[in-house]
Amino acid sequence: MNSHSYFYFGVETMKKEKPKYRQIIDAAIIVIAENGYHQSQVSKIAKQAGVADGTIYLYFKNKEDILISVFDEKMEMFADRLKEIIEEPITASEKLFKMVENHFTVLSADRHLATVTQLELRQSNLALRLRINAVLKNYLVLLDTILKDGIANGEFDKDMDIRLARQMVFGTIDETTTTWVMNEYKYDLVALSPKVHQLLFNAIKAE
Amino acid sequence: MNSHSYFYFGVETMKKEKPKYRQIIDAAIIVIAENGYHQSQVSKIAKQAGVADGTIYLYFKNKEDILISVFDEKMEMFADRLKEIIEEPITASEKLFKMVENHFTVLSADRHLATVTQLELRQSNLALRLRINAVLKNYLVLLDTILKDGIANGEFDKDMDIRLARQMVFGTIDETTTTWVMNEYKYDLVALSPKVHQLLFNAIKAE
DNA sequence: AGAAATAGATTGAATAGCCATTCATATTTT
DNA sequence: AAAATATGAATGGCTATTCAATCTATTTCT
Repeated sequence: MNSHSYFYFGVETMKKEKPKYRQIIDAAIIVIAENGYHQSQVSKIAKQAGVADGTIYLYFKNKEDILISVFDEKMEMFADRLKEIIEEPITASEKLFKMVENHFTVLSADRHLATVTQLELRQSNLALRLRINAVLKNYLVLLDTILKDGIANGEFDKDMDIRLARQMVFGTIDETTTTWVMNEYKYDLVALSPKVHQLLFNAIKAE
Repeated sequence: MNSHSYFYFGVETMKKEKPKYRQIIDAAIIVIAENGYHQSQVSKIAKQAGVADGTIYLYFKNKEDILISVFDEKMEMFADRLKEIIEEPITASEKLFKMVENHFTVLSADRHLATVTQLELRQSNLALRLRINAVLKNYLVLLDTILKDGIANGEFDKDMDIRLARQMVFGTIDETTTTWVMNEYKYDLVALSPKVHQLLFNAIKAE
């Protein structure tokens, strides 16, 4: 924070709009995906981004702040798309399908990102993971909305426990994706969407 | 065990039976659960175990070796119990229920262990995670056995994808447990077993 | 316009803190 | 008294972060 900050609000936002902010985040994803979390020194990220080590600290408070920002920036994508899906005039079951498919599609399209979110970012410290959880929460709240809608219109079992159903849906999507990354993307993740949806829908559909 | 035997070769095993070996492992679980992975210096573990820093290195090759041993010692109990369950003359659905219940029961009974396995150990490096995966694999193979048995006797849907069903079951159990740990154990995890089983069984049961 | 001053951005070598591991020495057991 | 165990201060490697110096863009002055 510089000495002129008395006169500004939204300094963070300003920084986020400068090209170097994204440049560093994109570099971090590549470096972490290729070298692993523990071999991703700040100097390596700086080199990949084409800036000096010190420049990193003009845009991020510290190393952890880079990682939180990676998650913030990319998770927004999932939540935004999910919001659109929820608005569509389709059944709750179809919304659930589209949610699974979107999740798989986004990560299939960016394997670096998939590796970072499923494997590397998870070896960060607890504080960072709690922060990541806060970001995830937005996503999960939207999932709850789909589940509640489905109950309201009789598609889903009215007696199901929404919290557990949410954990099942998210746990299944997450485990499926992680397994795909660990198997080095050697099969088509998006193609699994119908079967995954079928399992999840069976679990919660009304009798 | 007797160090004078000319015929004994298992040096590792000998160390594992000395009291200090377990003492150090138990200390590691406590220290990691209470301080977090990154704040668990060897010196802290030594202090908790009541030994000198250097003593650690008489029983473990290095710090990572302590963590691998924690996992080896404590996680094999899941697979062992699951093997017993599979032998029992009960339905596949009941086996699935007992698997969920056993998982929740073991971790509920030792919150330090739950914290370490669900949160802290996941921030380890690649070598350790590969090792953890090898242990987990045994567990998942046994889960596959339950699923195959259930298909064979007509309880489970014969068209289900076993690999996906396995990922759903494990993903759900894991996510449920992690959420419970992150919520600081403030509800009864074991009590959720019937509902979790119901969701999973719905997903895979024969029509 | 061109020069000069000011503010803003970037650099990267130096620093400073951290901590796993070692090993000479001491203690305990056989 | 020899062997086996245990000790813990010292070492050495590592890297996130800092900051004085430099470069660039913008504004003010003549």
